[in-house]
Amino acid sequence: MKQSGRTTLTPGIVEQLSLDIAEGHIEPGQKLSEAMLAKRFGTSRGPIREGLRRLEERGLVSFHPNIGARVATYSVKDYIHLFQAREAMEGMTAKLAAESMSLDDKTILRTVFHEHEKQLMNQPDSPYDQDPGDWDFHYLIAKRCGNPILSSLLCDELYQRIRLCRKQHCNTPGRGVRALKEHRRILEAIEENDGELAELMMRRHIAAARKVLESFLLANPTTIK
Amino acid sequence: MKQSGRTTLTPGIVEQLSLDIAEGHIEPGQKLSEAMLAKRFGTSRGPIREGLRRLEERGLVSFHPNIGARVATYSVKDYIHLFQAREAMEGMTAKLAAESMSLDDKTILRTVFHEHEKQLMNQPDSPYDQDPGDWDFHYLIAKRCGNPILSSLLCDELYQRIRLCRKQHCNTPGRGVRALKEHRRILEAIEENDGELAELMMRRHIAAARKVLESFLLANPTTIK
DNA sequence: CGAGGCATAATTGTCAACAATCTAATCTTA
DNA sequence: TAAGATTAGATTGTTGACAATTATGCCTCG
Repeated sequence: MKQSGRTTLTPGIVEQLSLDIAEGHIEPGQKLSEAMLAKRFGTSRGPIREGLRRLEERGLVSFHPNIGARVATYSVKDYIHLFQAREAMEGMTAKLAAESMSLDDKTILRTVFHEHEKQLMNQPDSPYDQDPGDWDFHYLIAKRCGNPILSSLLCDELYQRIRLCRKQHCNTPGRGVRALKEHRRILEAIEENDGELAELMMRRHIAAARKVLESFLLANPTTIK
Repeated sequence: MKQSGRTTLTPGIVEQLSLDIAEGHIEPGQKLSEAMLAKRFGTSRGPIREGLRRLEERGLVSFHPNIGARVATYSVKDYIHLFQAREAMEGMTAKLAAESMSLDDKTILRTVFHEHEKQLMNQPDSPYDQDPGDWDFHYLIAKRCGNPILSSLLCDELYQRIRLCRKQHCNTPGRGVRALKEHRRILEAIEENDGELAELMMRRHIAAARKVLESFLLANPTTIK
């Protein structure tokens, strides 16, 4: 595939592969053969390698010299550590959102919340890794908090890694209705421009999820798919 | 340069370039010619490009199609945003450090603090970007907080970007003795295993630095070097 | 003298080939 | 038969070459 206009091949490869990995179309730990990927994307190995290097930096791929790239795998400890980082960063995004998010975005956030509510009414005990409503809520706050540095760190890096963990350590329990109630409090705090409360609620929300995770994962040491 | 043993070229290039950029041997915004870098490292352009892609993902380099790579530049707003992210993440590292850092590391932390103290006695008004004592304190806490995810995000990504900002928007004022006093409180909280207090103190410390930065940068709109 | 256009040079994006390393299948031998 | 060595195949790491694009210098023209 030759060069076309002002675009370049690598960004597209990164985006597509990142999606495939986060959505689970490629399993954690799976080998990523450069020749295979080159064939799939219709390019040579050069742009593929550049893309893999970027994904390596995002923590989605790991390189081993002379052996090649694999989809990253995370230990149970790493999973917990990701949640600790999330707690700190998302607490801040909730605070910023409350303090400076546009009214339009806050309206959208409420819509997302109601979608989550409806979805939960229909199937109240959906497992954690099939709960897009919960996910959309957090994603929107992170994306529109007004701090692009935090948005990028969370949306491009942390979230994808956590999705990887969920695929790997499957059957992680969701928190269903309790999570929704906590979302309501966060939403209200954001709507009332109460940054301090929004941060506190978000941190409690994520800390609670982390604790459920901890007890579950320690009870079931290796639920590796 | 051919392949030698189990190592590969890219990691060394990344490490060296990252250092050069963070330490200011290469100016923000400067062009990074692939041919020049290849000559300098004694390799072909392949490994250079792979390294640049990784640095791009770290926010130290920006690519422009058909034009090439430059050392990243950050706006004043980005500088503030980096401090907001830092506040959230370093607050958490201080908390974790207080709760689970080894005694040996806490001893080292006290030594680093005293070094900072001595350094400040000798030259009390060193500018912000020539204040390694302050820096070492934060770096050690981040590195040894026990959460490798946070350590890596802070040490490999955020800190380097902030150093870039300091080079670009120079003459940022330091906070001298006041910063040291706040460090003492953080240190004491960590030594007493008081995670909650350590986090609070660290957040105030960084928020205070951010506010000084805000008023200074808004007063001197473009102090671009 | 300055603005705009053209040709040339330099640089980037991509590719295909080569050398080094790893993988596996087969063969040998105890 | 099982363990180890050996060899052929496949994959990675690196390189140099070529096409596309951009930057530079020169020239023309107003």
